[in-house]
Amino acid sequence: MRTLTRQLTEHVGKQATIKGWLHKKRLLGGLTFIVIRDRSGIAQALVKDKGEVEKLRGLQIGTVLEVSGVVAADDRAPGGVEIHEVGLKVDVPVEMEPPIEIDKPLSHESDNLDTLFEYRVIGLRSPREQAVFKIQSEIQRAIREYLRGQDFTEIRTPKLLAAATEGGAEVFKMDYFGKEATLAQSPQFYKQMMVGVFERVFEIAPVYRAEPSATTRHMTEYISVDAEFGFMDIEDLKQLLSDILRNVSDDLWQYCEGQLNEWGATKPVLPETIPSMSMAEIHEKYSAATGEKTIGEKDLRPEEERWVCEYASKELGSEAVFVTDWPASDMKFYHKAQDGKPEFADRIDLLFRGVEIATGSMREHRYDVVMKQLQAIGGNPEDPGFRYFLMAMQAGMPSHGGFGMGLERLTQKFIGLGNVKEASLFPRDINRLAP
RNA sequence: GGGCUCGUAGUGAAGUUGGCCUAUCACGCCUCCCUGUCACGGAGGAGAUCGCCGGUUCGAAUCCGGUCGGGCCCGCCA
Repeated sequence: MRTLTRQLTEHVGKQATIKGWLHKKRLLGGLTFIVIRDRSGIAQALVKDKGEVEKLRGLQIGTVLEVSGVVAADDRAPGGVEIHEVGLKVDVPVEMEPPIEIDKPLSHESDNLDTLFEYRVIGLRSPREQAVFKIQSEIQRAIREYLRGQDFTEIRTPKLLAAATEGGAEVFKMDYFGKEATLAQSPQFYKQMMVGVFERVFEIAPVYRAEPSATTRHMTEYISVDAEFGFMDIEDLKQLLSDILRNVSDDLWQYCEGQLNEWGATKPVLPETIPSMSMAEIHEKYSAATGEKTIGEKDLRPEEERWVCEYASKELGSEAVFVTDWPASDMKFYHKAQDGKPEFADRIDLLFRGVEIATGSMREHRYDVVMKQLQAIGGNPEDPGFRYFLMAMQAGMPSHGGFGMGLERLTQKFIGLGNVKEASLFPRDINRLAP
């Protein structure tokens, strides 16, 4: 029977067999320490028998083996336990020398990211690299659990689409049996249509953006956490995002503290409701503080996003902040303008530790108005990309809204990684399509 | 798409005002020694024509031009 490395403490004094990968060997002559990695962590075995040690001659880190012996408590062993009187069985001998060292922290310097990703399949075996994705897995679980608790239904929407629809970001085009198809850059219309069915829905799935961006916060494929719900207003949306962020944070520091410490992550300060600042207010304060002139601009500069997060952290007691009152002139056709203030979109962006991690808005649910807004941008209501969306609006939609949040950006910011790609198992960007 | 910047053994770095470079160091790898290591230690060894092409020069890792491949910032966005 197999014992996991983390269970060894429960087997002190007894015979046990662990199975895993050779993670490190240290030969001291008469005694040899080998470190074994399995899914639960790493453990040390002390091999004294020369014949057993010989079995590992010529074999590299990564060799798959079974280690049997007596579990012994010893203060000198890492974790307080190790395996003695060892018998080794090599399951899969590995002779390939790993191109990178996985028992030492891998460089995450920007200049070395190419190497990091080139040897990703091996580098991820490092417990430190794994930690990033254990954390990401926990983030997804926390969000999923929270939303389900709020009666949201998890849905899956198609990623192969008939045509570009949402507008904004560039889309990937591909051949679809002789017709042109596109890869979904957002589940936007589908999640809105499903509000008419389930009232509250969410999806955690990849989206594709053909933007030629080359920055530390962009990828061409990323995981989007999308939620959409009906019978609500923008304040409900802010509260939902506040609750999600706080829940994820609490959850992470409860269940992933070891992994977070591995990266020196600090728990973010987040109030019950994340504070809001209007775009005009941010422009004003930023311009006054820095001498830069951004007043009147329709968007925040990246530098302003970083600055306002610093400001919110110091002055508002929050490491996240909502940006409100976006100019209506930049609204998408399905967005809703503010009641009584049509010059502003009913939209919010959520900034966290210097970057935009989510965008949310109220959607225009009135069929005649959204139809007008579509035609105003030259959209054809008969286009298959719009037709069914409009059909759903016409069939009866309550006031509704939602958000899209970048999972990798969220992971990056919780951990403190410099580049969003470090929070992706196999990042896709303008010049990386493999592994 | 625009601007800036980098490219030296498997990995990470030093050298880059031209000659002392027959290219240095660390990790990894190979051989040997080592009974408490945990970045084990010690002795020895293999491994790079300095991204590629061309030029300047008596002489180029180093200067110039081109090219390929990275990275960072901006635009755009999650």
